[in-house]
Amino acid sequence: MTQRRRPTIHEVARVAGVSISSVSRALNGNTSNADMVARVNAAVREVGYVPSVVAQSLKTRHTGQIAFAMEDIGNAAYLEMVRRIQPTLRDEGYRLLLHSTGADVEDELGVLASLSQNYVDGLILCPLRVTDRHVEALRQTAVPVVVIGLLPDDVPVDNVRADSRVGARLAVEHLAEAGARRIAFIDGPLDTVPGRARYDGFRSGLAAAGLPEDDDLVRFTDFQFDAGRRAARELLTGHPDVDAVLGANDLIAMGVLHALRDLGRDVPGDVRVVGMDDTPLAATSFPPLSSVSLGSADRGRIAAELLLRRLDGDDAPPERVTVPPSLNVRESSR
Amino acid sequence: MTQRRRPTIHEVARVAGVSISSVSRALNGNTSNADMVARVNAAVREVGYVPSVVAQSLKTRHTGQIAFAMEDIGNAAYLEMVRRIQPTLRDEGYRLLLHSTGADVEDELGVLASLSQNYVDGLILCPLRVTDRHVEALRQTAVPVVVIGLLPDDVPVDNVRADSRVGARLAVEHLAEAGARRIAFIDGPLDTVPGRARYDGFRSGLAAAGLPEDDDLVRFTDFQFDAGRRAARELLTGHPDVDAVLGANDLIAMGVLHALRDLGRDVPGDVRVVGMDDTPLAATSFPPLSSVSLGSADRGRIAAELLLRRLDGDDAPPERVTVPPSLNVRESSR
DNA sequence: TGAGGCGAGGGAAACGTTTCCGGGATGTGG
DNA sequence: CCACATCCCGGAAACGTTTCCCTCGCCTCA
Repeated sequence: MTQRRRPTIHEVARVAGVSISSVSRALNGNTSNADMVARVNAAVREVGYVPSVVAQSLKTRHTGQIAFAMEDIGNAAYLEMVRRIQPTLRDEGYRLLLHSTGADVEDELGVLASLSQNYVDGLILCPLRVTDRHVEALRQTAVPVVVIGLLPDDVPVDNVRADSRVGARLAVEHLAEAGARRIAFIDGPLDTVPGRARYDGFRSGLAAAGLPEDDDLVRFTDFQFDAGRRAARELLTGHPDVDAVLGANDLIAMGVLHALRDLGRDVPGDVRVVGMDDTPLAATSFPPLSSVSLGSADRGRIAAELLLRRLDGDDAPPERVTVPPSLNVRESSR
Repeated sequence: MTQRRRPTIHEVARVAGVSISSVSRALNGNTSNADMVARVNAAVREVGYVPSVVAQSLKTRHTGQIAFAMEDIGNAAYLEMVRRIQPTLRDEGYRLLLHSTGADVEDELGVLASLSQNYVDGLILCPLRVTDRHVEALRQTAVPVVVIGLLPDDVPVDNVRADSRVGARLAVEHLAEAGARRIAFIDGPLDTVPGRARYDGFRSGLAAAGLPEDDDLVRFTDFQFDAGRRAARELLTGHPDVDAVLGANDLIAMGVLHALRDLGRDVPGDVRVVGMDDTPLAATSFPPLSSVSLGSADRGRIAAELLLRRLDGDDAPPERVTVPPSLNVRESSR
């Protein structure tokens, strides 16, 4: 392998016998002389020229990169988003930079501050919590940002929301309709945006169904399988009259299914179970898990599209898009 | 918000009353004068200076970016890798660029050709198939590459392997030991690297256990839940004497579990099931799925570490690291 | 046939850094 | 007290593009 340096536009110009400006024009379609274009292309092939994106970026002031920052790519909801965001961006010639913040608020703010000032043309952000400092940072970003998740109304930033409040409510209403009277809820941390919204939705669902609230039937834990399993086991042991459980995400709901099986209760015969996020887990569990789809894939796609529009120069006022939730009923609640 | 351009190093120099070279030196720790450093830092804060990574990259010839290219980030094995790769790289100051090729060989080659010549300092690649053109491209990359997956021995590139052949064999031996005599195998496409290796391992496992080969008990399909379910249903209907099934990954194995349930067969009583990859799915399924861990997370971490070493200037001959598989026995085969 | 207009292409500046080089100040030893 | 080495810092070049500006040649029209 040759250790030679990559050929530059100067090399191409020399071989083609033209000036570097002409090469640049020919390559960027800013020339009408077909002969010139042909000569340049021939020279490009001859020397194996590949433009330096870095130099281009320096000159043109955009990098062709977009960052997606979230807590943990391991989370199925974020994963669904990435799967849609990446192709959407790629089709428009953008590369995707991935940044997991690991639930570290400082890191998240650091991303906002430094990412946005550098090496990306735009940013899609999924903050788990939104503090005043987030809002402040969002007001000052140097590049367009789209936030996926709940954002105060006065923050001038494009915002794609899932209505997990309505989602939780849908689930509760569905369970009540199916005959459940003692509905338990296993939530994530109450101080997270989704944890809070889902709890509110749960309560409003109870109210809508005319069922009493009972704090004993609610647990706040983590959005994880083991946490859900433990909490469910404890709750169901203490309250054997529970006839339905809503898990704040599919992992928790899977934990609930396992706890029920450990306790010898039949699903959905004795207890109905519904999860949230409608991840691939839901369809493959046993019994297949009813789950509230919050449209993660759609949110990802929409966020990417919004961002692309901004990058295209659209300076309309910030948009708020809410993706409506939908309930996917499977056997676990039928 | 001000529409002013970002301050440059010149701005800082002007405010601090020094030259731009001094600013650069102070910021990069190449000066011993504490007073100078203090003045520069003060000026940096005053004008809100953030260095332009693009300009730095142009000058220093490295970008601080590393790309990870795989077929589909939705695949749990790749996901595990990303989860380890990203923090490992971030801790060393590198950003992660994500590229899903979508099983498109052309695109994969395109990544190799263009990514490697541009905007990344290194590349971690998970090719699903390895063609001659891959090998050719790998020989010519401009930056260090680490390949996760099987690679011909003569390709001079760092390589991290899972021994999925031995992994499949482990599973078969385990099943045979548990008493299985008619072991079926549902594989992915035979013309993929993992599909091939797992098939070979399956056969060598049979041989090791002294069991006859029976092509009727092998199916080649996709690495997906539905494909696994369909193939399993068809196979098990035609061969009710099958007493164990190996799925080439956890998704397939989950499909097998569902097919068995549909057919009213008990797991593990009537039929034992083992999957591969040991994804989070396995632990949450019912019954919990025995699965062969191919060390995805470890492979990701090791690949990242190898790459970092190369970027650090290590020019030892290419390394081949094989991560040994291990079987995680759960209830589905107990 | 000559003047004016137009288009194509070359020269050079600029993007924002890092780093080489050289000059002046400072310190040290004879 | 002078010569020489040392250290700091400023000037300027360079990284590889894009693009502005200007010149030159050609074509058209009077």
